Amino acid sequence: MTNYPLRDQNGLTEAAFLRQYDPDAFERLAVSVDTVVFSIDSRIQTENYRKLDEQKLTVLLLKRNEHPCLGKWSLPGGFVGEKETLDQAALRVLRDKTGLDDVYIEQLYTFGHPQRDPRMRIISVAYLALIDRSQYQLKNPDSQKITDLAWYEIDFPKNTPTLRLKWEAAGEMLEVGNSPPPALGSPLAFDHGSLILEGLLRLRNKIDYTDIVFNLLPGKFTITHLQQIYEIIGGEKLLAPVFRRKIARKITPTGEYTQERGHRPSQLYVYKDS
Amino acid sequence: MTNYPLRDQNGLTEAAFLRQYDPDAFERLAVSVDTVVFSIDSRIQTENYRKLDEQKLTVLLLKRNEHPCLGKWSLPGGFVGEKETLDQAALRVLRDKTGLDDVYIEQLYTFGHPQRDPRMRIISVAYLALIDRSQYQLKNPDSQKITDLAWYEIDFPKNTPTLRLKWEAAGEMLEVGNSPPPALGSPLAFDHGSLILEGLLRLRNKIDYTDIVFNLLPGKFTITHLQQIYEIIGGEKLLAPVFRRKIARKITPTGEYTQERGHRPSQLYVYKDS
DNA sequence: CTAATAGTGTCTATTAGACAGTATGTT
DNA sequence: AACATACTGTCTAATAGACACTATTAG
Repeated sequence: MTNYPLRDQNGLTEAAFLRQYDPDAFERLAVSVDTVVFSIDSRIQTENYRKLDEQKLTVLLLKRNEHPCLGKWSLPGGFVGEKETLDQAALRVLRDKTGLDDVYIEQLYTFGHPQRDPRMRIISVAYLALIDRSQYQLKNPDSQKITDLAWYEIDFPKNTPTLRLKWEAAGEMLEVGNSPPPALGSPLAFDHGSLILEGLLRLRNKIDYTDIVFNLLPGKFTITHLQQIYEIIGGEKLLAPVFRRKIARKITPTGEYTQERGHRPSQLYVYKDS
Repeated sequence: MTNYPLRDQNGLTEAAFLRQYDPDAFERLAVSVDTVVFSIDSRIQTENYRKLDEQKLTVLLLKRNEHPCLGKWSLPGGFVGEKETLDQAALRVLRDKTGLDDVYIEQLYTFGHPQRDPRMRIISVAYLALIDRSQYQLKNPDSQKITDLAWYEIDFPKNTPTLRLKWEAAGEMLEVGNSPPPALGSPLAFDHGSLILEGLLRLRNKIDYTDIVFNLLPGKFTITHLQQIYEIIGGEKLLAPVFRRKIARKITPTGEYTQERGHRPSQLYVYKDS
């Protein structure tokens, strides 16, 4: 007697077992993807033509126009489709809700507190996305009002438990603490404050041993620009000579220079993938 | 007119919206947790009484006694319950399937390829667990046969894409490559080979900037023992003086020493949480 | 010339790598 | 005594931190 195909305690082969399997035997629940999109805002210094632009780390938020959490700011997110992987779902949702396409994403963490959504049990697979804002055009196909989509600037120095999100144009300000799950009652929808915090910590951690920062930058950039981005992500100032030594291995000079800045021109570099 | 409570386009308040919300509007799917449990096997050197025990990194596998993947080795896993968080689910499943209680776990990665399970769409939140084997007793409440549960020893040197799993007592050997998702057709059930690989990479990465290794160790240990564990996890040999310098800040000497080893006694240390 | 940034040089402090050498238990 | 491991000392190489100094531009 051969033991192939294998039969279980009920004498069923795998094919027979699958035919009688009832997917409704378990609790009803949904899986969504929510993406924390970071980008850099280079704001021009108007008071002094000599000074460099100030860099700000920003996160993309969407004002919810439906229940639950109607009117609150949330991360772009949606349900995982039947025939797509989680990565595909994250990219599709991002494209549909914000118009962003072909962006760098990585899986962040999965949030599954039973009370994190009032509708039903919704488990959210959070993603981190990094984009260079100058290369993308935001749109908002799901809604008419452009004010539904905003880049909130992030203030998150090292050794602080809370982070501040500011939307200057509208004078809005959200404060996110380190509240335990399900982390409701925050000014953000659902537990999205926790997702942003998790994204920031991931970015701060990975900036030192990976090259993901370059997803935030245009193709050509100056070393000082790069250093400023390291500083706002790390939440602390760095010494220029030390930074230049460390970063040298990751970049290649182009021979091109910045112009019309009221000070010595700065060479432009490109990312060296090696 | 006050705008509180908020009403959506249909004029519904959040409470009214939730009353009419239909959770069955979306695809049927399930969420499971699967845990990669690592421990260290200290095997006594019988040929030479002087030599130190050889350390092996091992992963806990369960032989599946039901469809699908009947007869294949799998990670301990199960479905997420209605009223529990993901962490709670991982701990409960581990207790039920293996008898391990009160262990260190952390979330690893979420696997969600549509074809990763033949029954239906099952999204698996993978966990990593680290235990000191000497403190726990394995049992197998779900099954009579003790051979359903085995510690497979791991061979995974640095710069290798594949890993080898060996169960010496039974002469069994599994090879896990770096196959793309859904990573079926492996000698392990479902895509569990990928989960183990992911767990190894996480452990190898985090050993350098966190203190999670100490979860694999008994309360008191020698520096050489600790070094051996760093070596098998990192997949490369280390220099003793360098290792001792670096590890010194994390441990405290006890004044106790090993005995009866045929060579100079070794001091026992404890983990210093600082 | 001045303000502001770009970029280099260099001294010192710290850490990593390599290896020799000493210490100490059991058989 | 011999073996095997425990543990320390030290030289050198590499890296990090700190800061001074020079270079260059627009106005």
